[in-house]
Amino acid sequence: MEIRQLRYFLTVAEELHFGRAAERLHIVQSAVSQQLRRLERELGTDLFTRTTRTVRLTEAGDRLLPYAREMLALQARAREAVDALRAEQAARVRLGTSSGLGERLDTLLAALARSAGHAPLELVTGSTEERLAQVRTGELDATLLRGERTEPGLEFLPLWQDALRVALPAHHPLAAREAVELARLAELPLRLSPPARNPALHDLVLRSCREAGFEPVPGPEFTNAQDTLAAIGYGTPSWTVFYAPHAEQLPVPGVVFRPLRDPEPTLRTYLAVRPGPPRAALRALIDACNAAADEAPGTPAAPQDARR
Amino acid sequence: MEIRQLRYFLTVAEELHFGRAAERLHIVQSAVSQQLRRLERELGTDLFTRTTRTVRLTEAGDRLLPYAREMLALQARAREAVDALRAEQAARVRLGTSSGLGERLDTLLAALARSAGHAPLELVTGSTEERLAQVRTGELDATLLRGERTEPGLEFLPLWQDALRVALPAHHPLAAREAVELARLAELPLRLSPPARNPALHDLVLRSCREAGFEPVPGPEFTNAQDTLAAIGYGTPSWTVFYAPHAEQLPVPGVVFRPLRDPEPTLRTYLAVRPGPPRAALRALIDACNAAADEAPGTPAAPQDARR
DNA sequence: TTACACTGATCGCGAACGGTGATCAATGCG
DNA sequence: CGCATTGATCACCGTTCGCGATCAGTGTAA
Repeated sequence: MEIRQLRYFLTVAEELHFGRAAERLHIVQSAVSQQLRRLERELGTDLFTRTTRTVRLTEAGDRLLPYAREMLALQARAREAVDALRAEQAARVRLGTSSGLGERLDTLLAALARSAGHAPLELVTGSTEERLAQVRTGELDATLLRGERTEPGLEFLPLWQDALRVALPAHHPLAAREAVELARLAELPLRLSPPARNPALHDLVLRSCREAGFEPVPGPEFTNAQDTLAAIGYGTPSWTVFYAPHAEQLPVPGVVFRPLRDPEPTLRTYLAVRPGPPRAALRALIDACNAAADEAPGTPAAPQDARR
Repeated sequence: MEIRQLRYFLTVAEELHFGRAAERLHIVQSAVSQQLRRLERELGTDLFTRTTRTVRLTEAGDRLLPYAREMLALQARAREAVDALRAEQAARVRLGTSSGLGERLDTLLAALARSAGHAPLELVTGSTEERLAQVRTGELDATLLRGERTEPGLEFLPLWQDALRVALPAHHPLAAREAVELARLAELPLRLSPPARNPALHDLVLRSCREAGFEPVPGPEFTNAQDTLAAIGYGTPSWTVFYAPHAEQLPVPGVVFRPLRDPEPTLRTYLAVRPGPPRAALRALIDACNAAADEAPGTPAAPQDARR
């Protein structure tokens, strides 16, 4: 018993005429005959009594009729449900976010809210790898991403770049300075997250230190912002770095954030998307990203890929 | 979207494992993959996110799931409904009846009620032709039938034979007699139904009259028992015939029924069935017919076909 | 009663589909 | 870094599906 057969059955039951039913179904009459014969054989009962002049439902056909109707209605509703979901999803943007975006994210959301196609936005967190994989599979429309990256099959739109801030104990002598020259941190242990977690940041910090003429003293691992800040504020003196916009928003119990100098490490933020023309909702998101990059304080990024 | 695909979908959704689902469905894994791919292509959405290690429902799959469940449940119920009907029909006997059976029918019903497999009996009326056609198509299990008949593809079991009674106006001189010699009716108009309605009866009456040495005077057509009896009782004197058991049960306002003599016309009653071994319910009916033929008053018919 | 139009069943054919078994590719575990 | 597991893919074969042509039964009209 397949849905096709039930549809044919229902049509014949309504028309009581094989030829007209076939016409309504856009197939030839013999196909209707065959499918119904097959269905009847499977059920072990005739569904119609047919002469060449009259077609009539049998008792069995009469019993089957309401079920056939309901199944076809159900099938239609199932289709509608799936289609409705697709429509919802088409009008929705799913954006992967990296942590520590600070005010950047607010600016971006505000820009998107202002834009014409202000489709509902869904923010999704996850590791960089997960987010990129989800962009690739289409589960995400795009993801924000810190640092350069070469990923075949994905496109990276540069948005803005953020400086890093050093986080120091408030009571440390260097905390008194407006900005901190990197070389002055040579003796202080550095708390960094493992390279795998954020290679771009890891590389940037090490490179900058070397440029400033020293190899940093590895301190305890950077686990998460709250614990690490607490450890810096009240434990053994040490330092770490935060993205400037993130630092602006962090509570500062015993910790101060200072700009870095000589060199001033900065990391670019990208929007990773699938190649090809973006759909309307994503188009609006990209525009909002560019608008946020333009209007936000701090260093703007390289010329934008307009993707028009 | 076919039911097969929904069944596969449901199984995979339950197992979250293509291999196990295939096993449960008694097909190979690749077939499951293919059908689901086809379904997903038709719906325009993935239903599962699969890696080689994990299978997970997508949002679309989640939406489809309850519909798939319901459709399969509905399909099962449809099957049950049809099967239940077949079971009902298997335990039911549909018997075509000819009119005017009188007490014969009561005897038959009583015999059937006494029999072991007292399946519900359904009596169906209709013209002789209709009833025979229905026996042929299986719509009827059997039909009672008056008079000889040659119908290829049907079997006729002789049951009993009934004499005819002449119906006369109560005030007619012949009504005074115990029995009426046919020849005495030569001058009286005869009301008969048209030959097509009941050829056997028509032939029998004409043949008997000729045997008695006269050609009957055709009167108005026999339409139905009530009207014809009224016409005989209160209109122009005329006569007609009834089957003896029928006559026994008819009200007699102004009409009397008398046996006929020289000759005494009798008509045999048959049970028409499809050839081949009868199913249990029909078997019981045939037995009851034979029992009724044996015990009933009047002339029994020829030796029975036991059909065992 | 005969001729005819209508209608469902049947048949042969080509294309599509469904299931199988073999193989490939990726993924997570040890 | 192997290795077992697992879903996807492919070639193949039997079945199903739809088509067009034709047949056969039926009711109507001449």
